[in-house]
Amino acid sequence: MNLKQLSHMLSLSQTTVSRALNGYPEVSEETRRRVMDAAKRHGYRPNPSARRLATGKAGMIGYVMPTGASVDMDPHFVEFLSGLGDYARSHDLDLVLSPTAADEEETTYRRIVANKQVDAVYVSSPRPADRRVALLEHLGIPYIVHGRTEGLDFEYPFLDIDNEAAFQEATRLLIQLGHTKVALINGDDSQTFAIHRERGLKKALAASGLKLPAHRLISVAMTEENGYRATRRLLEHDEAPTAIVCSSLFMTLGVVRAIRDLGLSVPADVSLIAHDDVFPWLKPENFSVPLSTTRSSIRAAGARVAERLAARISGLETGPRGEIWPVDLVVRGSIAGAPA
Amino acid sequence: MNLKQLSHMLSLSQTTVSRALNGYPEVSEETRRRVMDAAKRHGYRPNPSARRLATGKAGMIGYVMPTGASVDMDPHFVEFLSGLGDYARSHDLDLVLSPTAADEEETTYRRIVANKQVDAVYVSSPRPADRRVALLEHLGIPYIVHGRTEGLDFEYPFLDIDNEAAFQEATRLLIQLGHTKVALINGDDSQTFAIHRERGLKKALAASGLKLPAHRLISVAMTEENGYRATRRLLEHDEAPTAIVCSSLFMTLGVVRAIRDLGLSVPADVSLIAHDDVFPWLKPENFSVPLSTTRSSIRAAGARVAERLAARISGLETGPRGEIWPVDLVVRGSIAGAPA
DNA sequence: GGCGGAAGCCAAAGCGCTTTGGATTTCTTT
DNA sequence: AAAGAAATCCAAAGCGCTTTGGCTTCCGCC
Repeated sequence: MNLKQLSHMLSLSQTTVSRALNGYPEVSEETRRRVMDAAKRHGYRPNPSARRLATGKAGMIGYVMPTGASVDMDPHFVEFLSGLGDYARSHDLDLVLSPTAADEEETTYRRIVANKQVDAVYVSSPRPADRRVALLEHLGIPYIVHGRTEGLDFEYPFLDIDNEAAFQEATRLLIQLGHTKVALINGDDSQTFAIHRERGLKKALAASGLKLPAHRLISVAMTEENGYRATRRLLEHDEAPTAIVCSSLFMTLGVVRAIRDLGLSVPADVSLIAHDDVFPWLKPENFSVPLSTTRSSIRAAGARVAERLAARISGLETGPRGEIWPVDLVVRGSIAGAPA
Repeated sequence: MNLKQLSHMLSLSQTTVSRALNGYPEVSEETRRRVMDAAKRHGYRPNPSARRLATGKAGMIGYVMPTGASVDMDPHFVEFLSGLGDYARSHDLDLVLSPTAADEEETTYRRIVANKQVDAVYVSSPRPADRRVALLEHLGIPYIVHGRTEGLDFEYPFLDIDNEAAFQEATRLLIQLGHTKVALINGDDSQTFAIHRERGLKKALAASGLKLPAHRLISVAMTEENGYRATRRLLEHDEAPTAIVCSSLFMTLGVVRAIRDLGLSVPADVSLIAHDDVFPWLKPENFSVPLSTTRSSIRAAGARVAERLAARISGLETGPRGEIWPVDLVVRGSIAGAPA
């Protein structure tokens, strides 16, 4: 069933039918009713390719997905996607993933914009002075950054959580508990979120006249294995920390394993706070010692990004609007006063 | 830069340029060379919407993604996607995710097919007599099922791993080690893979005259928490198993925690074999006791599905071709002879 | 030398939609 | 009752590509 058939069936022109369907005012309410009715009854759906060709609107939001042997997509992505999908579904938006070699991201962005394949895109895992953001700004397509970049000479729209405050808060709590040697096991520090977290932690330390020596800061990809290694390294050092803040629940699995392997225990020997993105399949309260966390649902962020993207597509949202979500600090059994 | 401009610039008709670019024979080699050259030099890329409108080919592969509060997408998906993306990238295929309410999947499939939004789709997490498969067969769009369904009255193309053999093998090994009380912590048994695994395990048991009593079989969503609960239930039973086979590494995290909580140990009290889909961020060798596993890379499966989908799109692969991958059985420290 | 057939190229017709620029009808207004 | 305004509706022109159905050339051959 296409427009032509439908309009013929209604003895109306394609113009009128199209207008009726798209809510243009030049058509009487009665006609509109009739048209919409018939459309629904016959399950008419405008052909997206044709519509896109005519309007340039795609009804899709895009994501340029780096792939390749060396690129590990992490489980965060799928949670984010769930949220995005939740919203997108209710607004008839599809999602296009454009797989790209890491060194061809720019080309891909240019392509999908030039071809009008998508109406908007989102950018994840931004780095400082992220070139993708500059490019998108330049290309003029609606976009939102999930996270933040830094050091760009213009404002941009983003959604981020307050990583700095979260880790500052967490660290402050540890300090109040008497910890002076706090370590940070962070994600890859080429990413802004990691930088922010480090900053927050350092601020809290500094506020109490404490420092974060290099050997107490580890920045690595967030895997269980890396968490394990990092922790061993930390705890086998002369100046071992009595508290660890960890950027990911996955890493924390490794952290806990290392602590146990070393014959130590949580929180008696080491206090632990981790960041929790809220996965249904791995919960901090279910760790052998329930984990204190800074918590923020990455899924909710996905939904919100979709919502804002939709708003931008339809022109409801414009300009460089930044949104920073506060992060919960959830206290559970994994923290205690510093050992004497 | 569009076809018109390019052809004008070459003083050729759009027809000829189009043909030259698409490898049709009615154009001299010299002209073709010239055209291709100019196209490359000016970075000409045919507009996909237009091409799609004209040909009906989309250059995309689709996935209907169930979403909603109650739907938990799991980390397997992202690994599979990575693999798919790896291949898709090298063949200029994009990926469309169509988010759908669980009860509207059929509508969505019909829509994307009717609109020719995608050239092919893949189906994941199939259940027995899966209606989606029947629908796709009926609609006549190229597709591949990742996994298997059962009880359909026609053949269909799929890629699956040999879950039955894998779990049979694993169980046989446990039996050889003297275990007679083997338990299975399985995924949701509405899905075929879970059924196959159960079948494999039962076969191995039966071959030795053993049975799988109901209290030793647990089928639940594959989360850490469920793994924990299941294990407690199993081990607190009078007839507690001495060996557990577990369908997922995530669950196994919970399994190990439960065993420890109960003051038992692996493998002295309980032997453990889990299925490993090969995640970069969680490796079986890094469990406190290295885990024996049945192993098959879900990422590789993703790549292969993409490859076959591409082959189907271009007509190189046809008919109901099934592909079943053998599964490695990797022995590590988590299994030992049954306790006396 | 003329004819048949390749080889090489082109004009134009879609694909299904939106949108511009009227045309027609109906309703007000004076 | 005539004229202007408003309300409806329509024909046709794109959007950028592929593809059908020719139309020229250019050879080779009898």
